[in-house]
Amino acid sequence: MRLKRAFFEKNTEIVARELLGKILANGPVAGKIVETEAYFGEKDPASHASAKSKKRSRVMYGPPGHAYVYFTYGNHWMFNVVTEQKGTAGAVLIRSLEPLKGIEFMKKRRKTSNLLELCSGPAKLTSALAIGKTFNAKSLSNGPLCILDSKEKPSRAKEELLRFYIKGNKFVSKK
DNA sequence: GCCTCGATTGACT
DNA sequence: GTCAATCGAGGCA
Repeated sequence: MRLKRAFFEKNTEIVARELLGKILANGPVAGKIVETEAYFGEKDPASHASAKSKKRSRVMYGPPGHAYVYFTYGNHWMFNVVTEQKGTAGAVLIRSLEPLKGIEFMKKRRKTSNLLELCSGPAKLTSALAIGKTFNAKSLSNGPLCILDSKEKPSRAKEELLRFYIKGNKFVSKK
């Protein structure tokens, strides 16, 4: 079941925690979210929204439940989910996934057969799921890209600053 | 226009 | 452990 807008229209930190265990899917390719990181607006120096940027962080101020895809370091994409209500900046960075569906597709795109290397990093998972600039500012409520609910409860989530991950999951990115 | 740097990765020593 | 790859946004002129 696809997550509704109300799920994202909450405090960024809460959404980041609750996203753990959910399924990120792009068409036939999907993975379980095992690591997230919260980014706020003006208060967070690490967030793009704290800088006086317009174009780049525009999506973060928009309605929740939309994708915020950011390009950096010349060849890397980051996938975020916009949170908070419209007008308030907030986003959750998806840092790593556990491959579930379309694994062969991922291997082909990532050019590796190592399961642990497919989605264990923010830029790796976008490559594995074929997420690019075309998904920026796109809604997760319709279209191929979406986040699915799961029965799993994020009770084992561990918090480290604004980063959340499922304790003991091997697909969590290191560092 | 020109310059700098980034929510990273992977190849190499 | 170190470092290059590589491009668009943002700052400055």
